[in-house]
Amino acid sequence: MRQRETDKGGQMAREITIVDVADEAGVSYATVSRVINNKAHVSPEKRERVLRAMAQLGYVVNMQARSLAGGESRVVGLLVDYLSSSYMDEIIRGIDEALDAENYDLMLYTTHRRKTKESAYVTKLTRGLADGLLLILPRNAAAYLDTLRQRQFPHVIVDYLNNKQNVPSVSATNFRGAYDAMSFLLSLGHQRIGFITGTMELGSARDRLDGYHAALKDHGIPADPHLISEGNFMQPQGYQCAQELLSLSERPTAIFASNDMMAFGVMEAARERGLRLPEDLSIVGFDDIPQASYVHPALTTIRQPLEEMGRSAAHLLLKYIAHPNAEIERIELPTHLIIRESCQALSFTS
Amino acid sequence: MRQRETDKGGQMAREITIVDVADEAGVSYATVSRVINNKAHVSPEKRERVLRAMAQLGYVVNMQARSLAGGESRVVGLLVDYLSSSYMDEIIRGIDEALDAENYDLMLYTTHRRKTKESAYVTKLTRGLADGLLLILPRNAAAYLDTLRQRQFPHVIVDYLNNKQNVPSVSATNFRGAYDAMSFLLSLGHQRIGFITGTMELGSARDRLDGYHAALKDHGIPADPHLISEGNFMQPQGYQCAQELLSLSERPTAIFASNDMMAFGVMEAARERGLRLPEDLSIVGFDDIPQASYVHPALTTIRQPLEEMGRSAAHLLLKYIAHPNAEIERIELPTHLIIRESCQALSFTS
DNA sequence: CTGAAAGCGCTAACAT
DNA sequence: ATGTTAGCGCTTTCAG
Repeated sequence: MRQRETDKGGQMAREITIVDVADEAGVSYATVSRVINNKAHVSPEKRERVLRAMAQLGYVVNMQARSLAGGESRVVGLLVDYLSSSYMDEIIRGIDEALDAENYDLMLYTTHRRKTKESAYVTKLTRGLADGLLLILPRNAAAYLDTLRQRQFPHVIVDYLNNKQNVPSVSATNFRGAYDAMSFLLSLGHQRIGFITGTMELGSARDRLDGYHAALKDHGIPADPHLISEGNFMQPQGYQCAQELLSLSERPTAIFASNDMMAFGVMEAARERGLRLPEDLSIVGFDDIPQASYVHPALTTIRQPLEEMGRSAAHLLLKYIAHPNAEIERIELPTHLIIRESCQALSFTS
Repeated sequence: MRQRETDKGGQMAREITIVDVADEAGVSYATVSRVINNKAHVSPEKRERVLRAMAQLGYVVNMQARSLAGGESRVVGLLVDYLSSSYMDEIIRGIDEALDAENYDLMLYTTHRRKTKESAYVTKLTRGLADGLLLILPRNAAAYLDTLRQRQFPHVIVDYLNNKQNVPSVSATNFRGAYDAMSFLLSLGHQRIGFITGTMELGSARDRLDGYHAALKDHGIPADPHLISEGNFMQPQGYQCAQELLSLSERPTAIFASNDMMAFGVMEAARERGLRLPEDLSIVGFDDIPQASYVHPALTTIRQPLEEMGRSAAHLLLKYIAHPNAEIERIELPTHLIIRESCQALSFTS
């Protein structure tokens, strides 16, 4: 089927190859390849002719062929569980930006449906046209991390710091962020502070919980297990957990949710109970997604430098692509407390 | 560089190819190819042997090679401007599901940064390993639609119905949905109904505006240009437009936002002005993203069958991949009015 | 039913 | 500096 006919006999337009460009420019096609890849050893004059021919013919490289032939593809894969809200958006924006600057393309793969074959999926991916792989918040990464390492395939994980594994990663200072949030609440006089965790299989969720505990301990406040409710980073769950927390006989005066989405759920629950915000309940989130400043009252939260994390991960990956044996780095970017309107000092009367 | 050495001399594990499988199974590699592609003319016994060898060696096809050699890649590309909120999520979920069922892989490309080179980008894509392309809400698609058509490359647009172009697409009944929303508001006694448009370059945004006008006209209510504010489908803009609308000397008693995110912005603006919802202002959105039911008051909105749209688009695309010359279809899926708590009949006193 | 062999478009030695 | 050539892994004729 040399001619690539479609099933009904329609003809696919023949692809313009470097051979065509070479003919047009009157040079060998190796020279065209050199020009395309910006290699040295091409006379300015011929380079010019090739460039012109390329433009004229509308030549576009065939990445499959390039990749097959052993060249770099200048694309990196991005593996995510599923696309969720602004959180991913911002990280991806950062990645995108950094990659674009270095002339790399991004391919995004969603895996959420293939829990079982993730490993095979990654294998397939790494044999594919990507030069490297970025993983955001992988759930059961353990399975394919081995594959990646074995194949010496450049990869960086974003927002996942499993302390047991030595994997290149970029994340935020989750422990510190949570600690800061708690310190703030504590400084406001709150003592009974409810905490809604994230998905506990994630390192970031665990670190935040640890930060919560540490702050409490440092302030000499005994931890009350009833004050901790297990969430999953999603708004409905935040709502549920808040209901639970707010039903406690000794109601918390503040709730610290492990991310903004759940904090929004807390707001709903509080409002539904007729609680005034922030008078009757102080709320702190985590992430600082754009919406945090839109809601009412504007959410006090711990900002994660999401975009920066993405950018940073991309740079790190590019480094590994260039130097596969570079030392494994685990970058932690600083979080910041963003004070808005959802918290208030504990008044004596309440 | 036959051996594919890394820059520091580390060796990349050699890929397992069909030749390895052939050796292991003791057959020619053409036979392995036949087995992989489920072609006829292979004895059950050899097929069995090949399958076993594949499993044993952990063979995974190299898509680049396959694609280069002219076979199908069983992957479809998905082109989006940027990843925004739950809206994309849901559509993608539907696409994902349909594709998975047919054993296709999805590759997602974000283009938002390359406004200018989109056309070249698409060309590149279509020369790549995708068998077909799905486009969600493309902004300036006109540029590459031609390329797609010229190359006879299977493609389907989701949520974009530019009436001037004959392009395969799937969308919702935007006009009808807007008309229904307005009818509902009108039936509640509202007369002065503010409207916040979407990004006007999109067909769906225009259709919703048309629906707004048509409903007004059918009810004999003269259109007031002051009541229409141009938004962009984003929450902050919804907030802005609402401020504008609510500052009108003759304030609207209801606002219909072209999507849910903007409706949330309206809620903020209203709350900030001390307006009670829905007593002082009725609000209707469009889309019915998950959050619509979380907010307070729960948002009355027009549901778009997002997931279904994605699924439908995927099926249509698969059809074009199988039959490139199949007739161009433009599917419109029905919208539905979802009544929640953000609207109230206009009382005589207000 | 099966194997041999010719490319797909490109990169990277290897010559010149 | 430039051309020649050998594959990359796979699909698909084309012969048996």
